[in-house]
Amino acid sequence: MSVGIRHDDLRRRNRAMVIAAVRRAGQPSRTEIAATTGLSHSTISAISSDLIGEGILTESKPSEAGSLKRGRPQVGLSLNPEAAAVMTVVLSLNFLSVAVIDYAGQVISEEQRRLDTLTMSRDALIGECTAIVRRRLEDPDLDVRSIARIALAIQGITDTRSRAMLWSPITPHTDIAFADILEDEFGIPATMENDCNMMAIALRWRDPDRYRDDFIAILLSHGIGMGLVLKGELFTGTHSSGGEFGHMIHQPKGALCRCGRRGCVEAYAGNYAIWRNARQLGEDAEPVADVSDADMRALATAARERDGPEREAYRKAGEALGYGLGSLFALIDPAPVAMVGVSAAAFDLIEPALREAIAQTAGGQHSKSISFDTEPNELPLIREGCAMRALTFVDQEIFAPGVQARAGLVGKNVA
Amino acid sequence: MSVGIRHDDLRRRNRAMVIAAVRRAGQPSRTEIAATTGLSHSTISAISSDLIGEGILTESKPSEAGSLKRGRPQVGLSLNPEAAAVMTVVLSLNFLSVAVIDYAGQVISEEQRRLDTLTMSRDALIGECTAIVRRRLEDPDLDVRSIARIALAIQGITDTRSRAMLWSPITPHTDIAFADILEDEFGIPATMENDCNMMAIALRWRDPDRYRDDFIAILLSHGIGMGLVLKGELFTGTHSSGGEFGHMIHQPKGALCRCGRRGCVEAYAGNYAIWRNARQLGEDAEPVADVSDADMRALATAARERDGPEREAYRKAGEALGYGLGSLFALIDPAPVAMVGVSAAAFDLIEPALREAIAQTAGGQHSKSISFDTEPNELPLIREGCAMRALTFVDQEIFAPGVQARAGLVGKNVA
DNA sequence: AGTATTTTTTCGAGGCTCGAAAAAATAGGG
DNA sequence: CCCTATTTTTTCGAGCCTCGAAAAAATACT
Repeated sequence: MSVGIRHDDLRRRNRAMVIAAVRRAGQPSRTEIAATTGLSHSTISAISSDLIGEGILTESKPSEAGSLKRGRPQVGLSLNPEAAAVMTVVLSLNFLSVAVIDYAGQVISEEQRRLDTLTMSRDALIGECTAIVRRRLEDPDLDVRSIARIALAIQGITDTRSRAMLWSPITPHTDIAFADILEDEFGIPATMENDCNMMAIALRWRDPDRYRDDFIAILLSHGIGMGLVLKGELFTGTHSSGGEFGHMIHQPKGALCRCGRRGCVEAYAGNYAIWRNARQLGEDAEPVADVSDADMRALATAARERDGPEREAYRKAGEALGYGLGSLFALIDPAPVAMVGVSAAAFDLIEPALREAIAQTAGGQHSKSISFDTEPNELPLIREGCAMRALTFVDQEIFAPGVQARAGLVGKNVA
Repeated sequence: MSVGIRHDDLRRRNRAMVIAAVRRAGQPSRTEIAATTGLSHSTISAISSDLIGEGILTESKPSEAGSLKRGRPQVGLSLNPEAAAVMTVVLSLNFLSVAVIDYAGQVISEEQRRLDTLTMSRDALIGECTAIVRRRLEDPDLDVRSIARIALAIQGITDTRSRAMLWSPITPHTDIAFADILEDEFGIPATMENDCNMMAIALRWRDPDRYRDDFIAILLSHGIGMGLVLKGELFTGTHSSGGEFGHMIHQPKGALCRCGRRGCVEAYAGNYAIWRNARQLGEDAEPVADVSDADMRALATAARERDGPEREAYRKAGEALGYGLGSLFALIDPAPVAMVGVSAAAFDLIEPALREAIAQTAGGQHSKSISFDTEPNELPLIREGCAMRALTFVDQEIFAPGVQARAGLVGKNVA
């Protein structure tokens, strides 16, 4: 249950804190770090001296701009790009992409590949993933030994321990323990992450002012996904990656959802649902497997041009999202929302109905003040999030290694 | 943002840990504490010696039962009842109750009082609360100086910082900063808690095996409330006490809710909703102010006797609760549920429809394994929860006082 | 009464952070 | 060009804290 703090944990945690401060701030001086962490100058000096000695941090030239001050100039500390490297693997519908990223966060090498994820066999899918990773590892420019961690993201449900994909819309196969597979194959620690959670992490790094302690990232794509950060931590379910916003019930016994159930938010707001409604196929029509981005854009254009079934389809999507958000907000209170994915580009068509619906709910009490941001392209976000996820793992578990993980401290997500 | 750990925090945290271990275990020996906290025997010995010296813990006679072991017998440590005392104030519909509790958790003194909360003026309501507290404080048997904290619970929405009631069904008045009012009046630190959160805390103390890290307490009363513990911590909204399960939307544009909106879960499952449906008044009928427990029991009896509108009313309640839980479970994964309140006594009437509905949802994937427990009487639970809340505050903030609360450490709820 | 066993305390060692003072590095002024 | 004021960084001793090992305490068994 609860566990005491041992003396040796102290240094470990404070080391992690210093590394985190440098990762966040970019090039902070020792003095700045002392200020943000609340530790004394002596401590910061000692820790950063260690970290520099170990090749984790480097001293960079004093920041040029502010050299009009008197006194000894500050020396910036920055992450040593060569301290380590991580790999990200993003598996989405018909698309596989991998990148190698240095310790400072720069992409060193990448590869992308189309494949037919829906029809591939289980082994073929796993094979493609290991093969693409192997090709990157065998890249002659790359020092393989420096790859400290692999983070793999997939659309769908993963388990809380970040080991396996439990279910995904991009493949009929279930329960693939990707993290274990990659670990066994390459001997590199790996984790399996949910795509929307990675989006949330990326948003936080991109715009920490807007996306700080509490916010929501919603993926408006073929399906509807969500990444949720609450009180500064990534929120996951207790068993699975959780946050299945798309499968909250909007309308009991309502429209047929891709998941086989009825009335889910997704069954009104997913691309296939918008498509189905725009084509007036009826709510019982079997969801189509995929709608191309081009088709969705055409739908949006049509909806903007005339008041017809297309516009009504987006209105319904907005209504479902609005009631869903309203129920969510009843539980967690309103927070900034980022709408990500193709249909985020059509948010102008969705927003009016969404706001009207949310105003009908308990969570929408201050519906005017709830702010939405849109980002049509989810892939770069997912990749960035994966990279930061893997890098912070290295920060914490390799460069600030502690006593062997002890009960009560394990499984805390840091967004 | 993130903050370093200072050397002096160490002792403070480990002290708190030892106190917590004693409060949980009852009469643990030093050896047991060392085992559960992971700290060394020397450390536990030193800390407990301090705590005994300060009068916080006492040594109790070795536990009798297990005296068949060889070796030096264990000396049990227990909380010194006289170390401090706390007061709980529970304000519910037409009822005010207060109790004084010693440091070991025993009730020393209590008082209860009926009043007409719905019609009272704001000042009268506040006045009743301060008066009843004052009467307890002036109790000649009581050493006033030892009251270290007051925890006040109310049905309704409170703010995250536990200072004020924002809205409550028991009174038309809003935004009453009860915690500040009591603090100013008596100079004793006070907090304002949500009733369902206190229920959750109490359940955890009562049955830590069933209610450990993740569980849900649902109040089935005139309104529907929820207390939620996730990953071992009380879950609250980001601004308010949150967890307004009763106001998740079950049916867009559906039945009229007491909150003025439409289609909330409560508008189908609250006592007034069951009453309204049983009387076949229609979904637009204005919610009645109160239904007596006796009337609700009569309703349940009628529903058990014949298949009529009463039974249908309970079925509708079950359906709304089921879909609501399904949506909730989509977000957080299934967890054990405790149904508390008058209508929990009619859970046999509610359960079939509830299970059927939940099986239609994403969160109900393993609906058979979701287990429900019932507890018809909410008041004792709320009182117990309040007491434990106040006592753990004393444990942590008075008997293990730290550096002045620093950013990042504040606002963590410990259930 | 003596031995084995278990719990608790004692004691010295090693680490960590802190505050104060010293050292280092620069800008400004005469 | 040198000296002083200023700011950052390092150094050093002090004070705590936890730990492991050994000692002390308290009981059951033989």
